[in-house]
Amino acid sequence: MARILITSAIPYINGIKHLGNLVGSQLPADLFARYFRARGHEVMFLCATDEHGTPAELAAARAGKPVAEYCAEMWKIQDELGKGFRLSFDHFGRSSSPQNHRLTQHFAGKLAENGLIAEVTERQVFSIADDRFLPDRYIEGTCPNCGYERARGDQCENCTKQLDPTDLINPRSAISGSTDLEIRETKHLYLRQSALKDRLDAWIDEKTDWPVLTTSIAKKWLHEGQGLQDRGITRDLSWGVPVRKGDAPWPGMEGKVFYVWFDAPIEYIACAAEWADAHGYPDSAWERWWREDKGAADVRYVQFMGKDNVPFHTLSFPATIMGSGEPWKLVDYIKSFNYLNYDGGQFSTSQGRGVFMDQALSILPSDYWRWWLLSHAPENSDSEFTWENFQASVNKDLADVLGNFVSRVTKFCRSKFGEKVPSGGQSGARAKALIEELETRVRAYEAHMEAMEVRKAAAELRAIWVAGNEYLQSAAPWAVFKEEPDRAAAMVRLGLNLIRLYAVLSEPFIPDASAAMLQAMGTDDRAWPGPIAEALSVLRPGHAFATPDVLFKKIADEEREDWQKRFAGTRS
RNA sequence: CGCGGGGUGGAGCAGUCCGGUAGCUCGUCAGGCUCAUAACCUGAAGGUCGUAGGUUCAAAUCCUACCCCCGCAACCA
Repeated sequence: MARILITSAIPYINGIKHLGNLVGSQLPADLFARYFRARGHEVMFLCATDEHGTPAELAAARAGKPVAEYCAEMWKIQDELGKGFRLSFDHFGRSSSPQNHRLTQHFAGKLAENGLIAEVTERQVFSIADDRFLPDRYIEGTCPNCGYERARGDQCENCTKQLDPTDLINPRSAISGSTDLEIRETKHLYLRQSALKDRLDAWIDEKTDWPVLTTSIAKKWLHEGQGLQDRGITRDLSWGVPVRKGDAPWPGMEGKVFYVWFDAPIEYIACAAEWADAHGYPDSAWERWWREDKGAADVRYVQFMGKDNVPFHTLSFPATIMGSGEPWKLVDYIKSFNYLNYDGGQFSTSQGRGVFMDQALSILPSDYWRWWLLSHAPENSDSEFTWENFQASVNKDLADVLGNFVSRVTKFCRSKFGEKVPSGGQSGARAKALIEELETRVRAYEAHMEAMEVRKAAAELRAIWVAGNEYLQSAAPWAVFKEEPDRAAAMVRLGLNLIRLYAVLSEPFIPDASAAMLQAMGTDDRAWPGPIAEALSVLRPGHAFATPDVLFKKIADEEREDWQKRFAGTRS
């Protein structure tokens, strides 16, 4: 039995996440958390909301609420949606937690002790009307290059030219529209990532088993231009972790907070502390997951994220940990994902384009989404959600192949033998062939899961379902029954046991359907299969079962067309 | 020459590292079965693997050049 620590990239607090966000981190992380638990490993699966930063402050202001209150409400919504999608976090934390405040300040203190923090005075744009410094992208003006009037301080969307805020003609605040801007001096802390470049480089070089997407992005940042740059880790904001040097104040940094990208990854650790506190466990309970000197040496740590998050997880966060000089657990494997597009364009939170988590659950149960998203996960390249594809895949895979299998077995048994596992007969050559096939396929499925190949695992699982239909078709118990009811009984007994086996194997992908199948079979035995022949004799003759309702209802054309229209525009 | 990913039958993908008769799912067509959610099973048609060169007995796979699509480009998270 191994110990596996799994973290999903933590979603930003602002608003409800769309399916693209879900498939890029939380959902695949959940798939493997469930799988490794089912295999008997000890799993710690953590996620949280990322709450600090300018967007949260602005959204709270728009909602007319104090930012802390706004975040607490949004956290509750995200927590419930996570439960709706059956995301099996051991703890869903908050980066604004006191635990994270303490740890973030602790890391900053250690980094300072080790000479890895630089204090830099810089000049930034301050908006007097908004009473805040403006990040580059919150400054708008006319592009000096193409004349586009809504160019942002970091880049012109129209001509893609990269800009400096001072390049803009008629600059104004994107928040209030005010042109009452001035340049002010402000002091900030920089993490001296450049000093850790060689260690990071050597560390990344060890990771030969990581996906190309992950290492190529990391290496690009390490080697491009002048190499890894130092990074500002503080901001002039009020909502965040106050800048302190461990327990001590940080002279000259009063009133400033740490930048979200410094404190957000530390929340992975703090989240474990929140988990321990919530359960009344001592610190040792979470430290054994995170401190190599306190029992975490044998932990395998896996992170899941979209490709946009890779630099922070391959470089910034490891730099924080290495730079602390303390034996915190470094990530062992990073699984990163490309983007899921929506009907010919990108999902967009800011434009409300696509299907959002709450909307998805309002029209279909979570298993439908889980299955489609995971079996189409954007592992090697960006992939695309279309309603036609979604309808076709879900109807075929879930309703026709799996759901109908459960239906035909249970209904046939009920009509010929009643609702208990029939006795008598012996399994024949076809059953033997099926068991051999499943032996191979189940081991292949396990191999894909161990390798974290999501789509290949899904394809193998589907093939396992199909094998059941093939068996029934060739064995044809409905024909055999007329002359040799005992032989038919053996076939049906195998079929019922297949349902239980499918429930166990499918649980990581479609937990609700899995539970429904087990309940229908009247069993709690969800032991992962060893030898297939044994796994297919768990339900003994005489064992009672229930014929379940339709496991997966099909999506009708009218429904699809209706949703297609409803989600064509932007979210109000 | 900014960096990275991708371009394989109508659609979505695997195969490319370690060259050797082009594979999977859906769709289409035909057949079978009738236990089942008009479901299931079998078979067939359909691709000169982005383009042009090169290496080789042999290239989707290696090399060179080019074209197209997507993402990223570090104080937005």
